[in-house]
Amino acid sequence: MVVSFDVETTGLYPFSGCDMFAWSTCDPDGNVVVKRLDKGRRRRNLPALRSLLNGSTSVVGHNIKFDLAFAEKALRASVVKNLPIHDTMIQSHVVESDMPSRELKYLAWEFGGILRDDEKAVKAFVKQGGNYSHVPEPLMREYQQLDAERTMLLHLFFYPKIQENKKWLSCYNMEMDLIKTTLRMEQRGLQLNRYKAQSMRDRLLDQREETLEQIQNEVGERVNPDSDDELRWILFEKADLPVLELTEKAKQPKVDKIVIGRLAEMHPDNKILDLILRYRSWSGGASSMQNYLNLADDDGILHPNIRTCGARTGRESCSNPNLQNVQKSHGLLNPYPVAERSVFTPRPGFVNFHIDYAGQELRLLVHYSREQELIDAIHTGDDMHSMAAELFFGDRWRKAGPKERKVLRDAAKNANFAIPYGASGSKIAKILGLDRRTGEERLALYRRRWPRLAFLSKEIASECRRVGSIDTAFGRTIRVLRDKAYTGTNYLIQGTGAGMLKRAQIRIDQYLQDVTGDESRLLLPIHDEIVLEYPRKMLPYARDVMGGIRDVMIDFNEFDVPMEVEFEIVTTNWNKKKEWLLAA
DNA sequence: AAACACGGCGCG
DNA sequence: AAAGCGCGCCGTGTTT
Repeated sequence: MVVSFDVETTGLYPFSGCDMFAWSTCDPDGNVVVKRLDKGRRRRNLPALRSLLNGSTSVVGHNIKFDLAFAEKALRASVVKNLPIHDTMIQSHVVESDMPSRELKYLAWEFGGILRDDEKAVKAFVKQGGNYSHVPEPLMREYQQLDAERTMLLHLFFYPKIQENKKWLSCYNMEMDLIKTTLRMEQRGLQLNRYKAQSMRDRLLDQREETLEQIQNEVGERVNPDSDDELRWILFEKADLPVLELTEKAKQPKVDKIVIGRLAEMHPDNKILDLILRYRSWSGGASSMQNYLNLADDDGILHPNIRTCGARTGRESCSNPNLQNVQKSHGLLNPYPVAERSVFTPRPGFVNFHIDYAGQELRLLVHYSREQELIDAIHTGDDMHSMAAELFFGDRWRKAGPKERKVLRDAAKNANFAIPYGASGSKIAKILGLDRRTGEERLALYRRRWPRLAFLSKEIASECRRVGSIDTAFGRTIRVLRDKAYTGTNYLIQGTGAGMLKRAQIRIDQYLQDVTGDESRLLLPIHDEIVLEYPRKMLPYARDVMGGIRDVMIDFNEFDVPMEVEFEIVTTNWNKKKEWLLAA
């Protein structure tokens, strides 16, 4: 037994004041039921909602994490644990990774031929001020009925295709489990240190203002450094600096930090260049802090929206706020980094563990290359970047001291990532700091030593041209545009890495519920890393618990290379992560 | 006023 | 011939 389930709400954010006021269901025969919770109908209909979600019937939603978040809020209870769920939005991702939109109306039109114009009357009401709960009931009822029908229609269209395909089905089942785990993460949320965020914002605003004044002194008039047009005028007209690169679409002179850095090297006397970089850093940092403060709830908790199929590769994405791109304190190319991570802290009474897959991308590249020497190297723990550095630099590497070795190894590491993705000889030359001819020679050397890895991208690209798609190790099919077949390698690695972390999250969530009774919880996925909170009072048992987590994280039979994880612990803030050894 | 495109920049 | 890829958010500038 299965019904579609569509919740109507007063807004998009269940964790900041919005609530559901109605829902609709539709069974496979097209029977629709619409119920409301407003105007005195809550007492009567809440039990109906509870029994709908009691687990005896599968519910299918379009982005069902949204509906479940509101339903659990209305019921003040967790109901997902034993509820069989389906999600037509996820189904659409599994069946077709490349779609211009995932909107319910669009998909129902594209795959079911249902017209899209029914929302106009409703939107007109919302536009007059207010939200969907103010729309006249008969009109809303019609609208709800159509959305419930659309969802059921898509389910009846997509799900059989998924059931027919073993790979898709296992991928899809994992996604359904992940939705529940992800909902729990969003509900729990992450602690923001609001006091610190505020003072950081204020300091950055001051520094930004100060820098703006310095820029205006240099230029001699009022300018807006946020305007690239004005920047171009200052740099390329007024100061007559050379144009080094053009922008992608508009073919205007680029003014990004790379170009500005290069210009600054050429003209050490020019003060404006450096001031621009400073202005941008302070400005961006202040904006981030303001954004975090705006989004935190009454307790200073951030509840980001985690999209389990945010990227076409199957990676997750995060918004409101995006906690997957919080700036580190040590910028690699930015000379003025802002230590944004210092405003994130464990909840009182907790520490955070950050657990990441060690060298995930490279291990997957080696696995897919089937390059035996490198598979063996990973098994024995030999450092592949050092091996490559020796190959690239020869005697220079062997005679180098520890300091130069780090520089050479870093360069070799970059090349190790660039070559399997199809980088050219000149690109390799640039990465290694060699002239073009020598770069090409060393690339040839690399190709002779590890041909399967070096030609992996060619092999995968030709498959992509033939098939039009690539399948990850977890059964996700990713469409690859034929004229961009070279992207296939990256899609395969990124998509497979995403699958690894998805499986890990599901298993860790289950494990933590079992062994800590929900006292330790997952908080956030970051592509090859997960963040969790762990009660301080349970720290004496942390070795056991983390050992168990490691076990479930690295247990794969999909790969020829072993996987490993690394732990870091946070007791104060995310800027003070410390290595944490399992075997200590 | 709202929606969109673009460039710039942070992360993996 | 040459090319790593994937996201979200900010501010500007244009379009509707």
